[in-house]
Amino acid sequence: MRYSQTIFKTLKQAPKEAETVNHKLLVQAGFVRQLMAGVYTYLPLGHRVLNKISQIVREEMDAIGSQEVLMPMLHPAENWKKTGGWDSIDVLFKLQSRTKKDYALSQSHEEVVTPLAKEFINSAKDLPLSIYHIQWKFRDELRSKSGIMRGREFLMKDMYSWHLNQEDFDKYYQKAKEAYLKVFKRLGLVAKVTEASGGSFTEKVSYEFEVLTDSGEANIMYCDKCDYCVNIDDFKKDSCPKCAEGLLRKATAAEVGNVFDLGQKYSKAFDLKVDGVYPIMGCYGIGISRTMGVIVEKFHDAKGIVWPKSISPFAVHLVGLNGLGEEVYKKLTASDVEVLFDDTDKSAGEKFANADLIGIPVRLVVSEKTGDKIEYKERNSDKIEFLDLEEVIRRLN
RNA sequence: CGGGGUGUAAUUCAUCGGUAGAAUGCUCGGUUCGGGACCGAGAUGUAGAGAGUUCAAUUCUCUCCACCCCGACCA
Repeated sequence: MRYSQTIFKTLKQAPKEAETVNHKLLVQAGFVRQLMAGVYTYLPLGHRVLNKISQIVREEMDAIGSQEVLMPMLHPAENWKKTGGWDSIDVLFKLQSRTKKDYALSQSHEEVVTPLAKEFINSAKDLPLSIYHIQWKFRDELRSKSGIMRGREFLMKDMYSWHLNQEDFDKYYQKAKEAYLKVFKRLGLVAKVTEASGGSFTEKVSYEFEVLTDSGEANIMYCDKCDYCVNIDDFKKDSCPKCAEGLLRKATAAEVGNVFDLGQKYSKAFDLKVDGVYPIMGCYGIGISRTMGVIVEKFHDAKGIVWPKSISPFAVHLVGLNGLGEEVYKKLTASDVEVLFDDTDKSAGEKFANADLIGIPVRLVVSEKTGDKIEYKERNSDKIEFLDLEEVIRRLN
């Protein structure tokens, strides 16, 4: 992608209303623009990051046998009335058509996926079944905050599964938890599996995937000896119940994912039955857009963002000086390397500052000084090397 | 929804009871080109909205709106 032909621009100063790091940097570096409180446009760079995160999530969900679909954002009110959500969920956005029919925006998709699954689950042979999609969610939060970390509209992967009995459910639940840990690991994050209440969703314990960060909203306690972690808004405990010798430490964290045992609540609401038995259902969410915000919170320095390689919008940021770089850009592109090419006539200093701000993991420079070599520098290092094009391509593949 | 803060150009800000300013950005021309370089020229505004006071309001008063922060909320 050519810098000069793309609709993003970096700002010398972040907008003054931005206080949270992810808000500041994502706007300043040209990844997002705010439309209103809690609602953002993702510009080409930001959109690419969302797609990268989505793709990793997609691969891991596919790997545990879930099938990807795409369900609507606009829902008929009756589905929500059937489960009681229409009256009990205060964050549900409701709207009315010209003909005075009531609709809801997708706060979540249990109300849509359960009737869908009912059509495909006709016998015990059809179980277990797992379906997921990546779709926008709408929640009428009283107060949006922290940039893209708590929006009223946000991108989420939500998966749903149905099982003949509790044992089978528990097996898949465990598998899903492991898949989640793989996802977060690939995103460069350390997510703690955290015990929490299931809200009004379920009376059972649910698990949240929490990433330690001051900009998060969750208050957790984690054990310094084992992997035990609990949401202290939900529970009151003072010693580690898992390993006994560990001390519980307080921390703030951001919830990037969660898994729930929904029991038979939705199966019953929509009369989804197999041989007279209501299947056990689970739901599993990952906040794609929030995770993007959390990654910026975790990976930045005084100069800008430092994207993990796995979700960087581009593999390399090619800086052309003295009008050079065109040939290298074409060759890299032909070798399937994702390149952001700064082909503008801005000063060298401004180009470098932009490269640091945008945070692509590898910066390449082609100038009079580099001759027939290419300068190679990683965003999180000061080491500068001069390499042949072949060596550059080899490193990037 | 309670409390606090802020609304003037794309961004950051100044100004002031007498009808709009700077820096950055943008456009054009030129010099540059290794850390936001320089010279010259130019375009850019319903001063958040409405009402009131006044000869005159961006400025004072009131109401509303928007955004940010704290809290509540976040099945």
